[in-house]
Amino acid sequence: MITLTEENYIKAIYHLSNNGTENVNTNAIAEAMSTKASSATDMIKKLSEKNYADYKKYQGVTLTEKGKRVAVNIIRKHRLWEVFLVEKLNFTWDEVHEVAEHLEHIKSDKLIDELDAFLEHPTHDPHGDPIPDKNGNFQHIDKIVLAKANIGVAYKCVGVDDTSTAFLQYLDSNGIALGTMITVIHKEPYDNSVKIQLKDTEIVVSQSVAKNLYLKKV
Amino acid sequence: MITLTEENYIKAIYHLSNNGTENVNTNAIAEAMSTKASSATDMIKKLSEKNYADYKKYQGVTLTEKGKRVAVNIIRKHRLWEVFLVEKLNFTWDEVHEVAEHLEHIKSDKLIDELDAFLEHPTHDPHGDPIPDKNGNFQHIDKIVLAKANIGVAYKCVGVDDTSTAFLQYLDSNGIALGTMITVIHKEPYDNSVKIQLKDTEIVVSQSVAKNLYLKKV
DNA sequence: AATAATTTTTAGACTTATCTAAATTTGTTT
DNA sequence: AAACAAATTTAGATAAGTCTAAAAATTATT
Repeated sequence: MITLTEENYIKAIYHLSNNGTENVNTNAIAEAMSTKASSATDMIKKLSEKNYADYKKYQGVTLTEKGKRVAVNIIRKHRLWEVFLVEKLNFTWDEVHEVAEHLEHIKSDKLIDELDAFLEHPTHDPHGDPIPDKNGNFQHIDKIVLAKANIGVAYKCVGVDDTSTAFLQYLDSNGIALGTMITVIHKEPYDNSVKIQLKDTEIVVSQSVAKNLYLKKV
Repeated sequence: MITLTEENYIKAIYHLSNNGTENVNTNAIAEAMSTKASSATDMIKKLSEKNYADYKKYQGVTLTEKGKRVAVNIIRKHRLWEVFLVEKLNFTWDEVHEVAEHLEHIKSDKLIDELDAFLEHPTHDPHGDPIPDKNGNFQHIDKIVLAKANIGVAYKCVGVDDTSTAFLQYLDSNGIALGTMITVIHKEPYDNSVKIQLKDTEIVVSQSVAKNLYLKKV
């Protein structure tokens, strides 16, 4: 049986490893889990013993195929619940994350399959992130970050990297949501801020905003 | 912070104490929780320290008002999720219990209030049990057990006491569901079995069935 | 009312996930 | 390549919830 804590570590490793592709440091895991490196080491050993991860002392970890399957399944559940919360229960996109963190650990294949069908098999969550299907396959999305967008080209907002309440509320209050049309007017080299054209207004966003907003050419 | 285990003990005590009214033995709690009496004692002490229960050594426990509030809130969540699973996700009434056991522990007032509204404020769960409202008030239901029903009177099935898969599937296969009309034809004193009239058929049910099926006069 | 049986509690131990502090390995400088 | 710094691991401790075995209290029986 897999524990809740093991699931959370696996999920953290998956995200830190760039979807299971790169090696991850002990310290990075400890920070992501808000714990100490010694605790992370203990858990890494355990995940390795249970074949969720490959690990050599002092060399960092990677997830095994088994570990990746666990991670993708949790992500699927998390994102489906987020869609449910926003579409059926009137949550806003900045409110869903915390509750979904708990719902994602409920174990029932029937529950998640039926939820998927009830929501009509959504492909993306409220933050624009793709929802893996039952077999763990993601629908690829060719998104770029606002900071790298070209001047004068029309883009559509398709996602965010930072799902913190503060960031999402900032976007809301500036009239940016998934689907919003954005054109870059000017990039300021001095502080890497970006002036963008929205429907009726022009606004300037800082570098940290520009690095966390995903766009797609239209 | 209340732990998952504490919540489950409180719920067990609530049920064993006949909705918080009677004193409960250590052994009964241990059995309900599938654990040993020594473990139950430890937890009872802890619940008492945290003011969820009143406890005197060797004298059993009762829930405090605080403890009852916790219990009723969990029951509310459990039953609302059961309605959701049956009405929206195509679960049958014998499949819901296990999943609801997990969902009931998700902590979010907004989640449960919105779920309640989404389901249009249901008053009873799929087994006929009343759902407490936000303030913890139950809608009283004047149900009697089949074993005590009178011969010749028309009743409607309004609930079950035993929610095990075996019992619910037995009812299904004999054409009994919530709302089914039932009239008692004969009570057999020898084994306390009961012959009942359904819509088109007559069947004989054993004492254990008759003691677990709730009816209401119509 | 004394003894037996049952119930309940205590004492000490185990597991999981965590911590601090110390030891070890790796890497980076000079 | 020696020495320092940073990252990682080990060792030993703690808290929650559980267990077994033994002790204590309550209840039942003769």
